[in-house]
Formats: sequence, C-alpha cells, structure tokens
Amino acid sequence: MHKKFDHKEIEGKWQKHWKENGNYDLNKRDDSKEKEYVLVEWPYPSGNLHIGHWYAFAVPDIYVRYRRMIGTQVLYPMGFDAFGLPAENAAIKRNNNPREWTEQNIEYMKGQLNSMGNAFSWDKTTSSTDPEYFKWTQWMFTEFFKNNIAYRGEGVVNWCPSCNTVIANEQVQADGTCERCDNLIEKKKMPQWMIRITDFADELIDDLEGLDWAEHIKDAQRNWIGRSEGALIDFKLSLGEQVTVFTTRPDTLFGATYMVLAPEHELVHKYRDKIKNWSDVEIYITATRQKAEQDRLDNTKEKTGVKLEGITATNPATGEEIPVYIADYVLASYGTGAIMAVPAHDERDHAFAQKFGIDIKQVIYQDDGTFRDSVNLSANIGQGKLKNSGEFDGMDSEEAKEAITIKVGGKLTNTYRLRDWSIGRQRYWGVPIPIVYDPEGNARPVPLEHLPWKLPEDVDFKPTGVPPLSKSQELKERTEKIFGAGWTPEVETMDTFVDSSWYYLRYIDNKNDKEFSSKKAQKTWLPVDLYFGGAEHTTMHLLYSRFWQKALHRLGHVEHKEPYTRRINRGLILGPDGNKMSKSKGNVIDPDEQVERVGADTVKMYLAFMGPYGETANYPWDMGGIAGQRRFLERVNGLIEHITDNEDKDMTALLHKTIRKVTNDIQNFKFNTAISAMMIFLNQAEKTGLCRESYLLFLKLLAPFAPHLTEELWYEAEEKGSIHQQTFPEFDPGLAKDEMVTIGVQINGKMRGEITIAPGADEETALTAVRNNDSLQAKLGENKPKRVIYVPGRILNLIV
RNA sequence: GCCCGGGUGGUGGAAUCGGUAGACACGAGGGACUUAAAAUCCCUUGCCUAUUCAAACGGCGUGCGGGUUCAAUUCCCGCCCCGGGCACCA
Repeated sequence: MHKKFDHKEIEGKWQKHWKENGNYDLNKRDDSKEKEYVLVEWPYPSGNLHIGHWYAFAVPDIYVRYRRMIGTQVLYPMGFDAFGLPAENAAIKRNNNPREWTEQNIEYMKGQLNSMGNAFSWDKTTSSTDPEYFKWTQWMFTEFFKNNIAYRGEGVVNWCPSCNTVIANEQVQADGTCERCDNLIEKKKMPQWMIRITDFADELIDDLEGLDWAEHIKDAQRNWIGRSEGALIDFKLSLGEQVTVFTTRPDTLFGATYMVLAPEHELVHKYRDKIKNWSDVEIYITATRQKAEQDRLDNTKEKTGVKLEGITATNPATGEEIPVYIADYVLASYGTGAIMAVPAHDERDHAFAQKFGIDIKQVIYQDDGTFRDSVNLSANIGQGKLKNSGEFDGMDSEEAKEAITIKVGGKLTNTYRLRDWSIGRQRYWGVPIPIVYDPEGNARPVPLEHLPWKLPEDVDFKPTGVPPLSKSQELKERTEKIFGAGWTPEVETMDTFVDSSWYYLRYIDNKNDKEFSSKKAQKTWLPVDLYFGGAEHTTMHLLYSRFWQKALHRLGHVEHKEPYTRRINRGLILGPDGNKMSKSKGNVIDPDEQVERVGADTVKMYLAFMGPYGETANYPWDMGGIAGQRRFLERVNGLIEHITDNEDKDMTALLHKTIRKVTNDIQNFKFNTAISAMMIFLNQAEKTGLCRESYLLFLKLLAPFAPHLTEELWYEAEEKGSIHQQTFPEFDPGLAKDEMVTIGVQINGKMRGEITIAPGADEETALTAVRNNDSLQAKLGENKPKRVIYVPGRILNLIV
C-alpha cells in the first residue's frame, strides 16, 4: 500500500520549500520569456480570509500555474486595500489606532494566504496604507488638481441631521435612513473635493469597444454612464431671461406645449417676487426638499406640480406662448434641471398634461406613416415622420433632430447619468488629501518633496460631526512650519476607491522611490492581460480605475489608455443552505477549518469543480461535494500502485485526449470539466493500469490544480526539480484520435440504436453496420430508406 | 418600467458552427468486507407504462405555447418564472 495522503505534512513541507527557494519571485525568473500580468482584486484586511477569497485567489492560481508551465512569465501579485471604515470602527471599539488593527490583520491574513499554496509574486506586493504607496496616491491627486481634473465643487452628500455628520452611501439603509441612528438621511449640498470623471464619459464608453470583456459587463458600464444624445435649446421667458432645456427629442419641439423647471431651479427663487402664487410655489418646494429620495423616484405615483403664475415661455419653433410649471419629476441634477414638455410624445409629460389640462399637440406620425391618436390615448414615444411642424413636415425624426436644433439656434450635445466623483471623506483612516490653504483661503497642493503627507497620530476619531484631522495639533503645526503662519491643512481624507484605482500600476514597480512606476515597467507589464474579480465591482471600481488610467494618460504619465485588456467576473459561493453566507444565518464556511480537515489542494479543487469560472452564477457549498474531491486526490495518491510496464493502447489515447481537454478547458476557465476529464482518466487508469511515463504526464497535468500533492508525488517518483517548473504536457493529435466511434442511429428522426464504426467511415460502411445490427435491422424491417442523412462521427438518420 | 443574466434528474453541473440529453461528482438504494461501525470496493439510479415481483425492441422528457428542420436544450416568434443592475434621466 502506498503511504496515506497526509495533507498537513505535505502542504507545510512544500510551502516552506517554495518560499525558501523563491519559486514564484519574479525577479528570479527569466526575462527573455513572454510576459503576462494576471490580476486579482486585492483584499481588504478584515482579519479573516473567507471562502470568497479562496474562490477569488486559489482558482485563478490554476490558470497562473498553467501559463507558467507553458513557459510564460506571469506576474500574479497580491496586496492589501487597507484603508477604510472597518479599521476605524474597530479602533473606536478597542480604543487604539486603526493602524495597529490593520497591520495585525495583514500579518495574520498573509499567513492564511500562504496556506493556499498559491504562486503569488510576493516580491511585488504593496498596500494602500504603506506611506510609499499613498505618497503616489497623493501625488496623482495633486497632478489632477493642477490640471483641473480634481476640483473643489458643490457636491450632494448624505447628511444625517441627528448624527450631525456626512454618511457614506453604503451606510444609508435601503429605506433611506441612517445605519447608526435610523433617522432619515437628507441630501445636502456641501463643498466637496470632486473628480471630473464626467469629462471622460465619452472615452469611457467609446473605448469599451476595444476591450475583450463580456458584453454584459460593457453594457453595465454603458448604462451606468448613461449617455443620452440630444440638444440644448433656449426658451425665452416672459420676464426676459432665457432658460436652457435638455431634450433627446428636439424633433418634437413643435409639440412642446409647456415647460417645467425643477423645484430647485435657481430661476424659481430669483423670480419669487414676480410669481403671483409664490406661497403655493414655496410650499411645493419645501415639500419636495423634505421628500425622501425614494418617494420622489417612485414613478408609479401621480404627477404633481405647480404652475408659475405670471411667467410664461415662448416655444422657439412656433413662437407660441406656453405655461411654465415646477414639478418634482424634473430633477435639478440631471441635464439642465429644466425641460420642454411634449405631452403627445413623452409618457410623463402626457400624464402631467392630462392632469393639469394642458394642450397636447401631436407632431409625429408613426414610422409606417399611419396616425395614432396620442392625444387621447397614451403618448407615442417612437420616432416617425413629422407633421404640424411647419417647414419640417414630412421629415424623418432622425433628420429633424439636427435640422430643428439648428433652426432655433440650439446645440446638439450629450448628457450623462454619471456624476462627478466626490472623493472627500470626513474620516480618519484614509489618505489625507494633500492640500493646504493659504491665508486667503486658496487651496494649494502639497509639493512632491513633502509627500507622503502623513496621517497625524494625535487625533480622536470618534464621530463628532467634524473631521478627525481637524483636531490634530501636529497637522496644524506641520502645515505652518512648512508653508508659513496662517496656512491651514485640508482635513478630509480620500475615498478608498481612489486607493484601488491604480494599484495595478504599483505592483509592477513596487520598490520605485522616484516614480509610481517606471515607463519601463509599464512597457513590460501593462496593460493587465487578465483581471479576475467580483461582479459587484463592475460599475464602481472598474469604472473608477479605467478613469484613473485615462486621466494619467491625458497628463502623459502612462502609456496606455486602458488598464485591463480582459476582465473575468466570477460568481459567488453560497452557504450550504443556498443563502448568502452570513454570521447571522450561521451558514458560514470557514476555509481554515476546511483546509485543516481536507487540505488546501482539496478545497481549491472543489471550488474549481463547482461550476464554470467566469460566469456570475452562485454556487452553494456542499459538504458531500468537497468529500468527493478529497476522494479523488486520495486515489491520485495511490495511483502509483497501478503502474505497469505495458500500457494499453486505449489508455495512451485516453491520456492524450485528456491532455487536449484539460488544456482547452483551462484556457476557457472551465476548470470543472477539466477536473472531470482527469477523473475519467483516473477511473480508467485504475482499471487497466498505466506506464510510468503516462503517470508522470498525468501528474504534470494535475499540477496546477493540486500543487502540493503533485509536487510530493513528483519528488517521490525521483524526478528532478519542482514539478511546477516542468513543461506542461502537450497532446499528440495522432494518439488523441479515436479509432472507432459509436454513433446514434435514428429512424424517421427517432433514436433507435447505435453502431460502432471508424470516425471517417463512408455512408455505405455505416449502412452495412446497420444491416449487421439485428435490433436495428428488425426495426427497419423490409423498408428501404427513402433518404439517408449521414453525418460522419455524429449521426445516421434513416427516413423510410 | 428599462437593461443584463438564467430556468436541464433528488443536488452541483455536462452536452449548443442543431446531430445518441443527463458526462463528471454529490446524494440515495442494494451488495461485498467487518463482531459492528467508519473507510474502501462493486452494482443500480431522469420520469411513466403490463390488473402481482421484475420492466422494454414502448411512451414521455431540457420553464410554458407555437414555428423552422430529416433532426431543436441549441435557431425563430409569443409568454411565464427566478436572480442582478438601473430607475420620473427629459
């Protein structure tokens, strides 16, 4: 009997050995090889690795090891996204500094990551909290500031009136209340540090074209950015002023029978003395402001609004005088905060006009030229041909959009759902915004020589309504000492999404103290070839970091316009009960326990076997399933007992077919079917035996999946060096071919039996095989097929 | 409401340039070994059907209803359900 599979001994031994020999250190490897950059999202050091981390890091490791075995030099770095709120909350609870908590967690998690036995390029690691890292985060911010990409602007924040502080989006509960005190959150305008991401909106959409991403991921980004193509058109008010509206349908301008301003629109306040029914208007404005976002966004409820008595507008196309309303269905934050309303061709306008008895004027025929009554029925929102539109009658909508816009002196333009990115946080545990204010109150960037602009330690970070940094004496003194009396520091820190927007740039040159990364390193490694990550980051992180790369590119600091060539979104591992794992549900699987029990190779293979990687499906954890993987590895462990001198010809063929299948599947991230192919091979090998050469090829095939066990078996077979530095097996097309193949035989399209013939056999041979098959012949009887459909290697269908 | 996924055995899933549906694994049932249990090994396992046990050379079957085709899980049309994202976006 072969010795038993002692995973603890084997895994400990080889992890130590790999580390001591620097097997995965990039600097030790051959620079002449082809380069590949495989990235996984760096974790937040919460203190414990969960099963999701394993799924995120251990399964891509299969691909990484495979690529290395075919001779590619793969960068597979790991680091920590270590700023953020949990550390601050933990520190408040324990009354210590978030740094201590964070550093302890990182140390502990490094040990856990080590237990995976992954081929991480640890020599390239970094952490967002490392001063040598955030020095460059700050430098990039100052570059953006100098070039008007970062600016001090008015941002809308979530304000909790009870806690007296700004609340992050993530802390606002689904019903719009505060996570801590359950009071209703208000939207409040405050001066904020903003990033001009909207300036890049078109590039962010258009450059998706060239990326090798799944179409649904691109769709999600496009929708998030939400580009609407339309026009800005000026409407003259009876009081002299112009109001600019944004519309996607300038072709319907002749049908605009009223206009609507957002209740917050500045002109409403400006004309308070001229508006005859101001008290009604004021009540409506107040009511709007107090409405929770939820209510306002509920489009099923009845339209409300107030007519502005004493003000009218002129439709620039018809010259007609039209009424002006305020209504909360128009948002101040989108477009220009004002719309022209075309009730015949917009559903919302239609509902509003019907309620308020406003004219509905139809200006579009349906596409097929027929007329549909959109006055009394519902709005006809489709495009078509114009009517009741003066000189434009008969023109197509598409053509008319431009023609009418030009006619009235408007401008074709785009509007976006995407807003500028507010990055200031009134928090402690983040990157200090490297800005100081001169005695006149002007914001000035902290020069590079004073970066990193460190986090002061003398603060109290309990939430009090003011940013913790504002209480630091040290920061105040530091600022005055460097810049002079009367200068004051910025006291906000950055959103942690900033930190993770550029980490892939630091990994490649993590020890560089002159630049964030050299052009040479960028040339070698960028863009990232393959980026594995969670679907939840599709619109936030993934968009922010694409923006970051583009902004750096615009300023000439990086060579590429896109950071990630290929993106694979992974699914989610659920608890055994089919629910998302959570402590409150008590369905959390602790990976450490599993590794202790069955070993890292088993856990990794089970995760890979659950289903295809790169599809955003959710897979429930199954205790029986993981036991099956363990059984498989135990049988691999004993396979050496089945080695024979003379190997069956079919066994050799199966080996080569298996190599072909596994190779294809790894390349397509279908690790589940790759493992299944190896199981089929093992089942057969145990029955018929295999030669030593095949045994060793099989071990190499399995090496990326079960790195520890295969290393042990390789060593035991007295082979030289590490199995992970061997060349991945290649299949022999001649040997992988089937000599005979069994195909189905249909009679009139119904499956009636099967025949076994050579894959390339001709029709006559196939028919002979049918005649020699009693059962088939009996079913066919005396009938001579009227028609024969024969697809070699696939099917034979006889029509009688 | 709009956009994107997805519905296949008891379970995870396999098979889509249309060509033997259910690979592989789990679970379940039966058997061997054992004083016994665990482990291991072997066999069976989509559903239905003969007035008894057993079950095909029978029938049905990939969410539902149509269609195209010699042949449909796969393609087309119309629905239903589940998951995710966005949402009075002009």
